[in-house]
Amino acid sequence: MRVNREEEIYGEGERAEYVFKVVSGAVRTCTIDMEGRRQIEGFYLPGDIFGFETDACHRFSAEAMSDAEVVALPRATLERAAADDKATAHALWVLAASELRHTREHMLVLGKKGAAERVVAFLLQMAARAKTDVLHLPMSRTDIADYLGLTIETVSRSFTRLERDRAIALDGARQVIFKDKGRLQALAA
Amino acid sequence: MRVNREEEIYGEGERAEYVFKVVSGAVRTCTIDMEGRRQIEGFYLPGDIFGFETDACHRFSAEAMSDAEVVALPRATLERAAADDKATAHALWVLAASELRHTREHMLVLGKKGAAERVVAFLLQMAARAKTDVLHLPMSRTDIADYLGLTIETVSRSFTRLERDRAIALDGARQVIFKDKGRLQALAA
DNA sequence: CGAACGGTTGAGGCGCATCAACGGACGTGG
DNA sequence: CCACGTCCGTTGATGCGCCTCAACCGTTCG
Repeated sequence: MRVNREEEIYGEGERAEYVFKVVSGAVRTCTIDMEGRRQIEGFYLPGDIFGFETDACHRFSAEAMSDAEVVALPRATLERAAADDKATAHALWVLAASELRHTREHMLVLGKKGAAERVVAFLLQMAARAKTDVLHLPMSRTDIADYLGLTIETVSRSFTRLERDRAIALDGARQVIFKDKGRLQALAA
Repeated sequence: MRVNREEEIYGEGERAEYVFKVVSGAVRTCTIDMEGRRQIEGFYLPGDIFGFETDACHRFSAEAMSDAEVVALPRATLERAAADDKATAHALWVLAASELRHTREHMLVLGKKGAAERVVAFLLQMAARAKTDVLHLPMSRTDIADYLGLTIETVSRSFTRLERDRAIALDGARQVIFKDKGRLQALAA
């Protein structure tokens, strides 16, 4: 299944009939509250699974941040397989566990008071996935801001300050080179 | 098992060998980050289950907010039961689902910008448990502040303002009477 | 009675949101 | 090819909201 940039994969409130896996590209899940503010729940890269819900309906919508390929697995099939096969059931369990872990970590990040702390936490989170010191960000500043509960201006200023302090280097807006992870860890607080 | 007020039930990082259920009293789970700031993950009232982890170790510590009785169930027993019995496995699944749901809602609350919005969200959360319009808060202002990522002063001021606006009434610091839930819903934004 | 604790209220400062302007990258059409 | 628009990101100026520090009050306990 192919989706274009900014295209919606599923909407908030729709019945959760499929679980998705990212093959290429990048996906975000988010929700809009009544004042129109957007909270991004997570970013999904190739290999990641999203749309996995414990309820009948999706609580977040999913959109492609770039042109992307995803595979859709019918939820009913999964549940049937889990009922028969212990290994599949265990895999589902592990998946739910990692969702919970991620959400809890995200909660802790949002509990942080300083903007710098949040941005650094985000960067370290992303760095943990890519093993290298050069990191390509598939998401816009707006996405990062809505993920961290900040504004694009504050995110941007945090990046420039980190660069000035020689903790990172920027090659364009979306290429981050880690220069001093130790300092970042310290700033994460 | 009986625990006294402010007594620790288990600590962050300890091996998660038991799952607990509140019989009487109230319990909080929380974590301390490196700057010494405390983030409360959740409040647990009679009937609630806590200490249920997907990992081997507890990621939060648990403390009694009042004198309390809890029952401890060995995790190994639960897992054995779940392997044999479909119904138990399903119950565990539902439990994990509700943890995830709660954490996600908490995340959304922490994503809110205004202090009033957060406090109202907290109050409505608590009100949803007690069916009545009179609510006894088992936790201190400090606990509420650390749950919402605010300071005790800001929480206190928010309460006072809500009372002045006739949305709630206060009978002492820990007794809240809901006067105008409609207005609260509106403020939740 | 004094000390300790929890909660409320007040005064002031800092940090982030807001509003605004600018610059570069990209695409389109003349 | 260049003029034009749009989008994204950065930077600057300003204001408001929450944190901080501080004083005060009521309750509980030694």
